[in-house]
Amino acid sequence: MVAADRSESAATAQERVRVAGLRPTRQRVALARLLFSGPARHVTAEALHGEASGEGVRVSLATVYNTLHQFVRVGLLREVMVNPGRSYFDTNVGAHHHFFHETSGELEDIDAAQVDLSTLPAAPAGTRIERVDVVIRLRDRQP
Amino acid sequence: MVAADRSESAATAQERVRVAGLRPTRQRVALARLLFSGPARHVTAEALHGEASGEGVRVSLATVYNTLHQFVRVGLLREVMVNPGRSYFDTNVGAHHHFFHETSGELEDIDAAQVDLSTLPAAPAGTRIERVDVVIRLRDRQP
DNA sequence: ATGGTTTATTAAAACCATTCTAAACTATTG
DNA sequence: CAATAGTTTAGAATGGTTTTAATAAACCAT
Repeated sequence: MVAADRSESAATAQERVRVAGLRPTRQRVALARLLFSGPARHVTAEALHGEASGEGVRVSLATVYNTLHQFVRVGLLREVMVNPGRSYFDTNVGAHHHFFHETSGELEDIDAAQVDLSTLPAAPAGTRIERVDVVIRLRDRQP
Repeated sequence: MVAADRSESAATAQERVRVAGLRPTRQRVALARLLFSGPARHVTAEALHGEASGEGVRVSLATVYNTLHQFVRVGLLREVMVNPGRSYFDTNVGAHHHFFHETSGELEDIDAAQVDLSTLPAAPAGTRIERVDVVIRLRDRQP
């Protein structure tokens, strides 16, 4: 039932926001529902704002940016930088990597198990490794 | 001798630009000299423009951007994206990776041999792998 | 519930790196 | 040396993102 699924995931979204330590405001819950009710995705602020507007959710672009960054801060999202001047937000926060289709600008997940990162240099003195990002940049093959 | 080194590398810079298939204009040669006479470096457009101005080389910022992108196109430079809203240009175009110090915003090279990339997924159908970028993000270790 | 306090949202303006424009200039070619 | 094709430039424009200052919503102790 579509209506039931929607309300269910709205409740889940609210829970998710609260558990993350953020006030479950109308906007945050709505954005969380858009982001997390479905398979993992890569979204830009602009795109998410458009999606929200399209569903009748009234939210300003500034709030979308605030919310996305807050979600990153509390670990609900991950920010991926592959393109100058535009950030992607990834709902998959587990260990994984990315294909980046340079022609289309699309991102595609790569499971962590598919990349062997056992051979890495040690972190420089005084630092710790926060994360290892592997981006495989793709071009369309010329026939 | 400093003066000799300077004029030598100006000649080298001119040669480098011409060999790459670009007209050795005053600006391009000056920027090539700044970029390539010394150890490998990571530079932003703004920083390079400042450096040029500081040495009395008159170049507009637009030309710095144009030149950097042309140098990337002909393989003299590589563009590295780790920070939203700011591009770094890397004079090291060989196979290598990066440490990114998130606190300071600095990049540090990692030799390709220090990262094992033998286990990678195959490129999706219709695409070829253009490049594999590994970025190790670092935070200062809390004592 | 109520009132008071804190935190969030908003529209609008500001920001800042980058790109565009159209005119002036410069390296190359004939 | 003149023609022409490519380059540089200042300044304006762009576009994604952040800030501002005012309004509104959520929280908390009563």
